[in-house]
Amino acid sequence: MPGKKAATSRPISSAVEDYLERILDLINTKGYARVVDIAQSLEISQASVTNMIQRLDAEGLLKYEKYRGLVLTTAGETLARNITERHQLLTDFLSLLGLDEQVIYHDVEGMEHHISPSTVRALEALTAQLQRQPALLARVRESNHAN
Amino acid sequence: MPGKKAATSRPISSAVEDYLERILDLINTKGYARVVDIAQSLEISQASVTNMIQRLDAEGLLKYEKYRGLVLTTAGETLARNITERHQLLTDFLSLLGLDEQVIYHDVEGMEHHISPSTVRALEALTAQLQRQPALLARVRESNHAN
DNA sequence: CAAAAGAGTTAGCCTCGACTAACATTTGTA
DNA sequence: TACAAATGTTAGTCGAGGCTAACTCTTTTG
Repeated sequence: MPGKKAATSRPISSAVEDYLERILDLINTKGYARVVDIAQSLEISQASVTNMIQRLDAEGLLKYEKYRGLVLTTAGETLARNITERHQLLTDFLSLLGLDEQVIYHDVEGMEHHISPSTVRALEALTAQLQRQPALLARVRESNHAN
Repeated sequence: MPGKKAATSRPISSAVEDYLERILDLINTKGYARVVDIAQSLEISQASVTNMIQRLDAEGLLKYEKYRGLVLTTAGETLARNITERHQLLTDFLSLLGLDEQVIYHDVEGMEHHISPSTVRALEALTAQLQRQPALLARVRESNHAN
């Protein structure tokens, strides 16, 4: 493929994962992801978003045409789905423990970038098992009353 | 207390937590924490360590005398113990799930900075409950064989 | 006890990922 | 259709937290 620049990309950072996650979510819910939407969603400036989007384009994670819009590439969508999966899993797991919604959101937002594939699988299995143990879960939630 | 400068400190970053955690660990195991030891432990340069230590001193988290050595202040030690507790808890929890040691280390190192007090408490309770459920744990570990 | 080795420090630089201000383009509406 | 509003882009800056090179101080050792 002669036209493709390799673009020696840096390792995927937490920031990149955050962008991809929001972009996928916007596309899923609104059908598209504009710079202004991404900026609002991440609570950062539009300029920062433009900047990052150009970088993600250079790294082959999305296709971007100035003033026109963006689409995730296969690589970008795969990453986006992956981080979304981690986010959902952690949210489900912490919810099971009876934690406050705000706390869950905060902690998941931080932790989701640092959880390995095998840990994801283990937590999935644990979550599935715990769902069958209401008595155990009740005891866990009990001990956390003061929240 | 007239001699104390407030030093309008920034919020505690992951980097600061990492430094404090290592410093406390070095003090506990070797009795002291030199610049060179901290640098080796964190795998960063001595210059970076000197720099950060001066900042932690300015922020009142430790007492530092150039060329002489450092001691954690009460505030610094409290933070150090706190992050250490989170580290230990996450390690215990993930160990229970039968994950590989290296994966545990990696994930804990990332996640420990993002876990709220109430999540700590919930995970403590969960860990305690799980220890009484060998059959459940066996099923979780089973599903993760390929690791 | 001098000098080499080791430890610590300073100065200057770099990247990442934010920001604002100013400017460009596109879109919506009178 | 013209122009105002909305959206997008560029240029320049900043702070966090790394780095190396060069220097200083302390400790060890012949």
